[in-house]
Amino acid sequence: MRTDAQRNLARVLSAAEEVLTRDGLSAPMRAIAARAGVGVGTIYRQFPTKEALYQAIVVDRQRRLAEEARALAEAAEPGAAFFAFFARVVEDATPKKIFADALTEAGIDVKAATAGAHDIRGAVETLLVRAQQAGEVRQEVEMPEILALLTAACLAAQHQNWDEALRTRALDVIFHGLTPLSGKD
Amino acid sequence: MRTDAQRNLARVLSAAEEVLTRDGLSAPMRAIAARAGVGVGTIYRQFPTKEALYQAIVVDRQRRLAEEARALAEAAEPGAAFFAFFARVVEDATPKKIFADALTEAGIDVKAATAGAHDIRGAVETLLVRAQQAGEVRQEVEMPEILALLTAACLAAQHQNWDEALRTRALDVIFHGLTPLSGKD
DNA sequence: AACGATACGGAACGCTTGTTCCGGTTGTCA
DNA sequence: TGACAACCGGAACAAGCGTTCCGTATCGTT
Repeated sequence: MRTDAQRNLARVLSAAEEVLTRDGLSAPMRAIAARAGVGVGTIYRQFPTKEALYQAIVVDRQRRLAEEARALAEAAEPGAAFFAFFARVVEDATPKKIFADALTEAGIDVKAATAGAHDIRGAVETLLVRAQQAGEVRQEVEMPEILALLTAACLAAQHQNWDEALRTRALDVIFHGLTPLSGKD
Repeated sequence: MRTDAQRNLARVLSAAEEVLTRDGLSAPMRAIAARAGVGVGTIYRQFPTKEALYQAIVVDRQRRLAEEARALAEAAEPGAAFFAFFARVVEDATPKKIFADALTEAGIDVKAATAGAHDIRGAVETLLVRAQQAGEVRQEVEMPEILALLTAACLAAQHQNWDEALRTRALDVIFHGLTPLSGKD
């Protein structure tokens, strides 16, 4: 691989993350190319289609969040780690139009692309099981509704641009709903 | 107004509700016209723009839901009425791509168009206040997070096509989070 | 029945998009 | 340094969209 090709690949990835994150999936390829300072042809040499480029961005973000989940699992107590990661995902999704779009339009493709150990789903499940074993999340709660609520919060946070105060208030309700009656409040 | 014009207006509204509801805002005008059995020009004689047509659909839906809220307020106890209406809105939004889009892309315009007494926001607020006065919803909960959670549930329910079981499980968590600690469970 | 006003249909326009393609440029290695 | 392969930029293509426009058909009235 020629050195200028490497440099352009890095520029494209950086520009794509910035533009897609801000404007969502509907951002034109031309806008990404312009931000990267390259022609559209240069993007298409590395990524066969727009969706491939966007998947690269989404997969990378999932990988980073999964790493954060592992760090939290070691650094915090079970209940705190679970709730902190839940809030972290929502916070991360709030200003990023692309991830709401990802949950929306290409959910299946993304899941297929992230079938490895790097997905958010696995990270959440690990933290959930630990928190339930510690008695800090209600036993009868299961993964489907956790993912449903997490998706819901991410979508609404992005679409309505939740500020920190609103995010806190909304997540407080959800977390309260996940806490056993005997739990601290 | 000529009789054929009236008939075509009714056909257009019916087709628009069906197509927009199913395919969302991105449904082409040509598809609506075809479903109605008219030409696109006929739609544009009644609605100056695509957004005007779509607003007519959304406003009508809000009016119907607001009516349901009033009926619930009279027929059910405060707490039950509030939770039932919350669930009803989510259920109604689940199969309707357009209403998630409405919350998403044109939220401001829709709010401006429904500034009257027919909006969902007012209906929710009325039911919330009654439920809190009856001690069936936590006092410290306020409208912003209620609307945030309602939006979140509607968006995710539509995007992920929640079935009834998942809707029940997810809303159970939220409702549990809204219920006072001393409340029944 | 006939005529004017009204409404209809759908081709055409202008715009934006993803993607392709090729003449020209740049990096690499003998 | 020179030559070849790899790579680049951006014009061009095809498809889809909202919207406009006008010749034609239909309705209501006399």
